[in-house]
This record gives sequence, C-alpha cells and structure tokens, in this order.
Amino acid sequence: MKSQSELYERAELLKAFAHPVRLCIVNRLLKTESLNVSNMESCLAVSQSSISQHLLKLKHAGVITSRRAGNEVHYSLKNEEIKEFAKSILGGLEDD
Amino acid sequence: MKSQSELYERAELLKAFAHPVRLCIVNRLLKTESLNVSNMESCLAVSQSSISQHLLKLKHAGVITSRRAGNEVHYSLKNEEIKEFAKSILGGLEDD
DNA sequence: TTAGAATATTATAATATTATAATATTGTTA
DNA sequence: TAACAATATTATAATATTATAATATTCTAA
Repeated sequence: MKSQSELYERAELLKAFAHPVRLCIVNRLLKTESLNVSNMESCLAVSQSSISQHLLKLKHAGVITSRRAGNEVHYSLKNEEIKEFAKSILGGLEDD
Repeated sequence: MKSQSELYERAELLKAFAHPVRLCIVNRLLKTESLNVSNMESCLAVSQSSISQHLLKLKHAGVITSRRAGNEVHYSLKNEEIKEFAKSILGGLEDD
C-alpha cells in the first residue's frame, strides 16, 4: 500500500464503508451470509429507496454481489477477502 | 459493534481515513512515528493549507495527536490501537 | 523588534453525498 | 392479464466535503 493509485483505490473502498447505514448492512451480511432488501430496511430505519441506493454503492465498490431469486434480490459480501476486511473494520478498537 | 451509536461512531472514524491524502498521511505516520506539516506536503502534491485542514480532520476523529516543537508542529498517530486499526485499513486486500 | 519560517484559519466556489418523494421495473400469482 | 410484492431508478433539495486563495498566528533568530 503506497502508490498514488493504490491510495485512491483504498480511499474509495473506505468511503463505501464510511456510512452508518452501509456499515449496518455489512454487519448483517457478516452474520447472515445473504439478505434481501426488505430484511435490511430495519437498518437504522431507512426507506426502501435509500437501502437500494446504498446497496448500489456497495456493489460499485466491489463489496457485495447480488442474485435474483424470483421476486427478491439476495445480497451477500463479495468474497472472503472482503469479509475479512469488513470484520477488521467493524471489530477491534475500543474507546480510548 | 452493533448498536446504532456504535455504527455512527465507526462510520465517522472511517470517514476520517476515507480520503487519499489522509491515507497518505496516516501511511507515513505508520512508518515514521512523527512528522511535521512540511514533511507531508509531498503527500500527493497538496498545499500547506490543505494539509493543515486534513490534519485537523484526523485530529478531530481521534486519529492523530500533535505537539509543538518550537517552530514546527509534530504529528503522530494517537495510540497503539489506532496504529493497529490504521495498519489493517492500509494493508491486506489484494485485487480480486 | 522586526523579518522570516512554519503552521493555522477563514472564506468561498465547486463538487459530492444524502434523504425523500415519485415513478418505473421485474417477477409472481390469482 | 390484472393486481400485487419486491426492488430499482430518477429527480431534487439539503447538506457536507473539498481545493484554493488570502490572511493570520506562532515561534525563532538576527
């Protein structure tokens, strides 16, 4: 981790995580493997539209993938690497 | 990591890291223990004013501390916990 | 005590992010 | 196929972030 483009890329990835609703979504996906949009609407009490838009951001950042299952769309963390990264971001760090 | 306020706090912390210039600063502080502002101006070619403002954000987020040494101000990562967190954020995660 | 170096602050314009509301799409089932 | 459920898209207004330029502060040294 050093070059200019690496720093830009990593910053983009971090921006995807740097929002309470998206953190909430990621946190749930860490625990449940796969969720549909309705399941996430209770994340900090957010509208369906808002969830969709946050999911799109996570998808663009390469954090999640989706697959349609009939009426619903199931989202999950993209791969093991992302899961580990998500864990390290959500865990650790007590209050000073 | 779960409650609403925890998610908000963690998101705030992540926002502090989610910028290429601030990542560059943090990356250097991981390697050098302490730096003054002039030392950081080469971080992605940024002006002195801009560096100062980014440093302020990192300070407000509890990422860095500063101490004056005569003419200069030396910045460093706040504590061991932050250092570990910074490492996990800057390391790992190859390109899929 | 004044000049100069290092850093901070302020104002501002440009851009990005966010939440909301309205509407559209996709798939299922009666 | 019409109604409905689940999700996505679009537009928009409010807010936040960013870079830049100008100015101010703080400290040192002559």
